[in-house]
Amino acid sequence: MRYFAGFIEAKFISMSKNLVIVESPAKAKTIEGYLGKDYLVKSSFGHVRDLVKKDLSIDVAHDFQPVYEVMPDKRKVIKELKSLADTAEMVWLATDEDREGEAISWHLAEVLGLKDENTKRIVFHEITKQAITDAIKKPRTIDYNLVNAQQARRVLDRLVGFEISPILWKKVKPALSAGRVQSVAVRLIVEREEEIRNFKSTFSYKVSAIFTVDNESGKADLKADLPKRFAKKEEAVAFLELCKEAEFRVAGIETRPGKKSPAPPFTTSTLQQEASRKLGFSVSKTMMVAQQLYEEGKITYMRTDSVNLSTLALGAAKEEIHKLFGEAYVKTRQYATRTKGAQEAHEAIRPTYLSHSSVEGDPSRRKLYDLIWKRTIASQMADAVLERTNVTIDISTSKEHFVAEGEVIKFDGFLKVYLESSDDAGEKEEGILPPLKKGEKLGMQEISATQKFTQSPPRYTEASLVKKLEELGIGRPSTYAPTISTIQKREYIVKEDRDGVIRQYDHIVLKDGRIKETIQKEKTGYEKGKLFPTDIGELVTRFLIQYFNDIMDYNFTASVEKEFDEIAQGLKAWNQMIREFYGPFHARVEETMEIKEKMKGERLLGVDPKSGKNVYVKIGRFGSMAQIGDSDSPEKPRFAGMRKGQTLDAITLDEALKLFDFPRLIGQYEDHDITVGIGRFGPYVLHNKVFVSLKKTDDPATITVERGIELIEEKRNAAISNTIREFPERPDVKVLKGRYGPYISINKENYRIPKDKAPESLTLEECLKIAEASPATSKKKTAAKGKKK
DNA sequence: CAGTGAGCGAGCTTCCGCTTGACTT
Repeated sequence: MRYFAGFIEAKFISMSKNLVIVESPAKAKTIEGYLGKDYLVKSSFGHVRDLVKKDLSIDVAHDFQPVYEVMPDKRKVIKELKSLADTAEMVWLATDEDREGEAISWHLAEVLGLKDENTKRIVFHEITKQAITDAIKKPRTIDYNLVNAQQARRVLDRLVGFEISPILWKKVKPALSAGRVQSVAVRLIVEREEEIRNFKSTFSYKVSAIFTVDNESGKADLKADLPKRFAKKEEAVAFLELCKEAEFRVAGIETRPGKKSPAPPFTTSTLQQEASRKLGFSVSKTMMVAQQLYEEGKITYMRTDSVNLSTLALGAAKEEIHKLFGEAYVKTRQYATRTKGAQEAHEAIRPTYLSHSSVEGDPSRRKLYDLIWKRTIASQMADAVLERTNVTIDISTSKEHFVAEGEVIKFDGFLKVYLESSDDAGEKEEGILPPLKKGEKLGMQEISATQKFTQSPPRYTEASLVKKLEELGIGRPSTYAPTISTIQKREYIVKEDRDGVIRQYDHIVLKDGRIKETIQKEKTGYEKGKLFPTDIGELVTRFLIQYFNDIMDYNFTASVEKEFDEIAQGLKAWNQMIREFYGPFHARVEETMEIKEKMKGERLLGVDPKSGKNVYVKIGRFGSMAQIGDSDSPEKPRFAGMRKGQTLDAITLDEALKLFDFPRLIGQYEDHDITVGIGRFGPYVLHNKVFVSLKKTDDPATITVERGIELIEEKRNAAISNTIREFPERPDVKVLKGRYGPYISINKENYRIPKDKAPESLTLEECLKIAEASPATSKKKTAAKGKKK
């Protein structure tokens, strides 16, 4: 009988009077604690229903009626929510208060079959007990205008993506993609690269001096620069000549007060930027670590465009700053969001408890949390008070004058905790100036003129691309990281390091009454973790600009957002808006489909001196390649794949011809030839059917046979240390150490090892049995793929 | 993991935004 009673009780608990549905499970957990036992809080895990994945799933002929389905991975959630909703007295839809959140509530209402009389819609912007109990007191109904604005957004994106992508499959390469967000992101990178390519560096001569100050306060150095720059070396030298006999005097000292204010608390975009600049994190790494911290309740939600802090947080920050630094450092501030299209459904990213200044765990977590804590605290601290000093120094033999700048921090304020970094590494270092008096004579230690070159605009990093996209109002906090990975997966862009080149520059020094000219060397153009367009990226971008200029326009998203806003305000019907867009758009799609020839980006480089045939570069099935001979000539042309870092636009005839020098015999080892070649994955040496990749520092054009043997031996040793077990009677069966732990390899097929078996002690029989029992992982993958369709 | 590059045609690919795990060789 007790068993029976227990069963009844369990059933009763699952039948809560109130069911609250939010988007995120972590949020559900927190809120449940605030609401008490009459409320069961569950999560929808984001969107639950979407356009059918295959096909357009928009009935263009019938007012663009969308065809929705519950997403396959949400069927389980919906089943559970449905049974809870059916028995609840009231269902509270508590999804985010933005377009997407409103749509989620509507889809839930539809899919769960909710009735108006026991459905309420509530919203809150911060996860505090006060905010939630307030929200419960002020329920509303679903805002269908807002829902329709979301449908317009969704349908527009599907139309653009699913009508343009097939054009690319036909005209450029299969499996490519285009979209409102990704195509513009690629365009930014392509156009930046063009700017860099077309950039003509100019130079001028910058003059700097080191003076000696020698007065009652003691002896000190004073660094100063000449505001005027010289265009020619002769002018710079002539100026230094003038300085030889000159007298230098302090002509004026000007001091003025200044201040610095803290940056606002983090949004997704600014967190990604600072984690990139200060911690060297990729955008996706930042989001992964932030997600962990969020799930553990350490920080608030990490996908937000709001800089707002809850009153609770403001109070906690004030208290914490007071405790740590004292009253003078406290300054409560409310920041206003200036970002285009911000929806502000959440708070800024901040520590849940500001009294916790650190967290446990691996370095990434600790560093990211520390960054968030400091940024939040600093945002609520007093301005830094500065004193800036400008000293002008007269030159007796010239009407030019030197200028020395100094900055003294009178009160550090928020700088005690945190200072935002900037993307361009400013070389300006301003320090404290020695005490000086007007009219004071300065001793000259040295004056130098240095040839300085103008810099091209910088290439984007992942984080600076996110910043730019946000400025343009393109993409959302939840899509910045996925967008960057999509355009890399499609091979439109690559994230790479590039070696710089050595550049010479003039350096002229006046010291001890003599002028000495030297030529110095510096490295320029060195890049680390920057985004470069690929040939495909450039080609597709050029194509899309030509035929879909309006969608590629940087203002396209902003202008459709304006229309979505009108729909949200009930001023326009969503399918009316889509109709106006689709007419001319679809006509253009049809028109473009008519064009027969493929885009190959072919470029004639010149003539091969050996054969007298034309040399081309173009995009082939496997990427960019060089070609000797014409395609329509009776003799088959020769082909060679291009190397990483080479582009159709930049490659020269000589570089292209060098590609045909491979594969090349470099010597012998153990009675077999060693050849060096360039394959799909870069340069390699081949010995007895074994490929070994060259290291970054090896040059395939000059590699010696000795180095080749070294690489082959290295690979053999690595293979030995990765081998856990071998069986002499069956050399094709091995137990190996892989990226995801030990596995069994039989004749190039891989098998997982059951958890209860120790890989070190597996016998041949056991290995074969495991293989027998489970299909090979590689086969399984293709089988699953085929079934999924 | 690897040195490829005809042309045809079947059958496939694709968007943006909300959210987390499952799973990887």
